Order: sequence, then C-alpha cells, then structure tokens
Amino acid sequence: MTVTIKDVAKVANVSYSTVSKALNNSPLVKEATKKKVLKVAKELGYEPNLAAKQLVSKRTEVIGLVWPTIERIVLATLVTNISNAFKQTPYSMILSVDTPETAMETFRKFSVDGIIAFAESDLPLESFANIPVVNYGVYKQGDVSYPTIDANHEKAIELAVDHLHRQGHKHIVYAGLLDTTDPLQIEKVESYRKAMKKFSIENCIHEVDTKGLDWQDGYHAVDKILQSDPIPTAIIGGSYDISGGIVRALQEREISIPEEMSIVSYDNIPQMETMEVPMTCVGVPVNELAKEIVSSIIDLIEEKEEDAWIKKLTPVLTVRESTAFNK
Amino acid sequence: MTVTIKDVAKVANVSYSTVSKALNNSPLVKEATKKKVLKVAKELGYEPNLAAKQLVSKRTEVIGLVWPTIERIVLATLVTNISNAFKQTPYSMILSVDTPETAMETFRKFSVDGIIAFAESDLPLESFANIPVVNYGVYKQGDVSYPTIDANHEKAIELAVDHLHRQGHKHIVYAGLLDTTDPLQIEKVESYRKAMKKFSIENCIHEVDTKGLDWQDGYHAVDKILQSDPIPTAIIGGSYDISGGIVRALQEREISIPEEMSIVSYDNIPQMETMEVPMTCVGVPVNELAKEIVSSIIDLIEEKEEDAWIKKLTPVLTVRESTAFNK
DNA sequence: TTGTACGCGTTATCAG
DNA sequence: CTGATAACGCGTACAA
Repeated sequence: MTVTIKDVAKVANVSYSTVSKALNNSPLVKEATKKKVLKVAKELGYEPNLAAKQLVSKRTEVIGLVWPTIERIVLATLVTNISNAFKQTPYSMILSVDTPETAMETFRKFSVDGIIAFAESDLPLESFANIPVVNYGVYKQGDVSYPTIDANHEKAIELAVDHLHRQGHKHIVYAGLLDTTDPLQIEKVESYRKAMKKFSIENCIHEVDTKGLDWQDGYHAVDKILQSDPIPTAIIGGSYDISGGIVRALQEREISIPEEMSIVSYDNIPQMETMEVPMTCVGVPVNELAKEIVSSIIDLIEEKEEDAWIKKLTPVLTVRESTAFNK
Repeated sequence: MTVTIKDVAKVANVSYSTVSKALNNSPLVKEATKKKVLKVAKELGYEPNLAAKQLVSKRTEVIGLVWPTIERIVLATLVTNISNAFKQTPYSMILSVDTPETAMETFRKFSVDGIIAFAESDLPLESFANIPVVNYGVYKQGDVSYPTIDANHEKAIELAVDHLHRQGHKHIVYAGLLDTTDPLQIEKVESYRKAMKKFSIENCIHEVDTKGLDWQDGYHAVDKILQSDPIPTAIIGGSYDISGGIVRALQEREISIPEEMSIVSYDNIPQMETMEVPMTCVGVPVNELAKEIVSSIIDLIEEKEEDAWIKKLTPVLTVRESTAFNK
C-alpha cells in the first residue's frame, strides 16, 4: 500500500492534479496550498513513483555509467565522485560492469536519459538511437565520436616539471609506463620531454619504464632509478599506484623524502593526502572532473547539442610534503 | 518514436492484448499466432517498456547490489560473476557505489524487487519495508539479520592443509592478515590451526602476519618466512593478492615453485590460472558463489520465505602447478 | 482462441 | 489559481 498523489490530495483537500503541480513546484499554485500539500506529502511519507513519471514524461532522469573492465583506484575514485556529483542533481546513476554491448542493452532497457563512458570502453558506435553520451579520457587517433572530457595531461606534467624546476631540481626522472600503445601514457611521457625542453634541462631527460601502472611497478622501478649516474633528485611518478610503490621502496632504503628525493605524482585524488608521505601531485582534482562530467551529460540531455567536442580540463598542482628545495 | 505493442498488433493483424499475451508466453494464444507476433515484434525492434510494465505489475525484475567500499579483486570478480549470472534470468541488476544508506534510497527509488549486499556493508536494518535481502559474507557475532550466503572457510583451509599434508609437507606456514577484527580473517587462521591439529602437525604451526591483504603485503611477508628455521616447504597464502606478492618475491630470490616451495592460495577465482605460476587454490568457485547468490535472492523474491538463514557453500581444491610433493 | 475495456500513478492540457 | 480529464504502455479480467 504505497501512498500516491491521490492519497495526498484527499488528506490535503485538493484535487490530485493540484498536488502534482505543487510537488513539481509549479508557479500555477498558490504558495499556501503548495506549503500545505508539501507538508501532507511529507507526513504521509509520499514517494513519487518513478515508473509512472517516466511513462508520461518519457524521461527517467537516470544516467548509465559504463564501468571499465580494468580496476584502477583512480577510476574507482572517479566513479564514486561522479556518483556523488549526481546527488546535487535530480538525476540518478546506475552502473554496469558488463561489456559495453551488454551495458548498452541494460541501459536501453532502463531507458536511461544519458550515458557516461570511459574512452577505454570502446563503445559500439551504432545502436545508440539518440541517447546522449559523454566520454571520459583520451580518444585514440583523435577520432572524436562523442563529446569527450579529458584532463590536459600535457599541462599537468608541465606543472610538475615547473614546480620541481623552481625548487632547483634538474635531474628529474619520469617513472611511468613507456612501452605501450595507451595514448594516455604516451601523451604523458611526451609532455615530460616537452616540458624539460621548455625549461632548458633537456639534457637531463631521464625516463624509467615501470612496465606497468601498479604499485609493484613503481616499487621495482626504484632500483633502476638509483642505479643511474647522477642519481636524480626528483621523480615524477606516472600514477597514484606507481608513486606509492616508489615511496615504499625509497623508505625501505632509508632515502628520506623530500630531503634526499622529491616526488610529484600524476593524478589528483584525495588519497594522495594520506599516503606514507603526503604527496605533491598534479592533475585535475577528481571531484572537479566528476562535476564537469556530470554537468556535461546533463547539458547534453537538456539541450541536445549533439556536436562532438573535446573539453580539456585544466589541472592544478597540489603541493604537499613530498617535494622540497634541492640543496 | 518507440514501437509499442499496439504497433506490433497492427502489423501482426491481431489485437494488442493478444500481443501482450504472446509476448508473455501465455498459454491462451495459439502457437501459430504466438510465433507470428514474436516474429513481427523482432522485426519491428520492439522493446518492452519497463515503466509501463512495472506500473501495472508492481514488479520491476530489477535487483540492487550494494557495492562494498573496499575494492579487492576477488570482490570485483564476484560482482562481475553475479552480473553474468543474472543474464540467465529475467532479472537485471543495478549497482550502487554509495553508502548503504544512499544505496537503499536509490534502490527504493527504482523499486527494486530485491537487494544483494556484502556483509561489510552494514546495511541499515530498518527502512526495508519488505524488500528481500540476501547477504554475502561472514556476519559479525552471528547476528544473522538477513539470509546469508557464505563460503565454508574452515573447510577450505582444511582442504589446503590436507592437500599439502598428503604431498608430504609438514612445515606449512599460513601467511595472512592476523592482527585484525575482520571475522573472515580470524576464521581463516583459526581454521588453519584446527587443520594442522587434525593432521597432527600442530607442532609445525607457523603463522606470518602480512599486516594487510594486498600484493605488497604478501611480497614483504616472504622475508619473514625465509628467515624462519626450519624454512617451511609450503605456504598457504591468505588471499589472491597476498599469494601474488609471495610468488613474485620468491621468483626474485630464485626459489623455484613448486620444487622448493609449494603454495596454495585462498580464494578460487579464474585469475589463479593465469598467475606467474598457475596457482593451486581452495575456495568456493566464484561463479558458483555467484549462481547461489542469484538464485537465493530470486527464490526469496518469488517465494517470500522471510526467515533469516545461513547457507555455507562447500569449497573445492583446484590443483595447479604451484604445489608438488615434498622431497 | 481473440478482442475490449479498465486501471496502474503521473504529467499536461484545458476549462472553470 | 484550481480541478477535471486525457494520455503514457502494458497486463488482465471479462466478454465475445
């Protein structure tokens, strides 16, 4: 026995169409009646029936998110942030952990109003009818099929190099995944080279291949880093996990951070704060990223400007305790 | 312009109620008409409208899954398997990455027919009206509030010890998280002790605290393991990640698996097969777990037997290349 | 075996 | 400003 607008109407002594208007904050109803209706609705514990709403309005206010297969903490954090960002809006979000194809099927079944996907997901281009899609991440070969949001990776790396350079570091090593076809990783190394050139320390360019993006990859890269001559005074870690591994390995060798080695990490997520050493990092703060993604998909839904565009978000440098002046 | 049963009816030259019956495989329509309707429906690309269906039938055939906050690969795999298991059923699954409270709100908004949660999630007990819930995992202090499915952890560990013991191992070390309040971890160590006793090798009981459940925790535990005297000939790794770290550390020390060291891992997921060394493991196969969870929640929904029970699933030993006879 | 008519809870369009 | 009333797409008694 769920309570409907009719029940509310009866108790509030108005017609149920008035209740509907009041509930939707229509200007066509007197402030007093609106108040009364709202009060009664609350008292009765009225909950709008999504199905009925959708049936008539053709909209669900639900957005589907295609969860990528790979589980990296940064993405998990992003997903959580996106989910939170939706709480400020009338929209809800549902997740699918399936293949893009199955995900699409589910989303069509739920008739979501929009879809968020990550570049890695490789959405099927067809079969979309007219559901707006927003994409996050670097698109391969610039074939922008959907409106895409991305961080300005180049700028981010430049911020990192700039920060370290200002602190007197020259021998700045970049530790990341080098041997790969992942466009994001490639863009990061290339930006590193560019930035080193920009600050005229290209003779110090020094890249270490972590061969992966995980904790252990960073951990093992430290060996290679410490074998070089001269030993760098600063490291740019290519991902949250990599940097974590680097820190651990340095600690075990009793190399103090930041006195003997400065570290800046790529990715800007709250977890950077609570690492073994609070981490200086560069990147678009994940909550901003989330906010932008959410507002983009909503704009797309509500305004239907179907042009494919790319929006590059501006990263910031967050200084913490893992970097210091080079003495 | 979505296609409805009326459109199908027109094309198939029947009334739309007949279409409805045909689509629902009602015995009240002739086989021939049913076939024709189904064919037309497919041709027109008919998709049932969930909202309308729900509005009249009061059921959504949707089940909500409360995604736990902690991201461990085993759970991710379980979630994926659950999602797959639903594909064999008329039900769909939606995921929430929010707090249990917000998740519940979302699920009520979608009026899901049932909920799956993990023990860690600590669901709010009230506010459930009458939505069936199935729980996965060890419940604290045995206060079984919801029907609960769990693996028989004790039996699993016993299988591991038994297997190693049969292979002539006596010095079997258990490497897992010891100093914790997590009931699952506690149950695992205790079962280890029990099993060692059962096979009368309790004088060899040897536990190493990994202080965590991650890759690096296993990796670092190897030091401690190798320092002991006598050095054990076999290791039981407390989780997928722990075992991965152990394998890596052993490889780096050129200790060959399984010739010099046998390893059995807790958790039974397909990824065990593709580890550096294909891993012998114990646990309830994750797809079985998923199947059981799914069928339980569906039974609960369709039969409404609201008693709280615990179902302990029987684990199996999967022998691969990480274990061998002790010589 | 098939078709008709009603209702599910809501929004939106008109009259009042 | 407020109140009837017609959709929305589907399931289902009930009638044919």
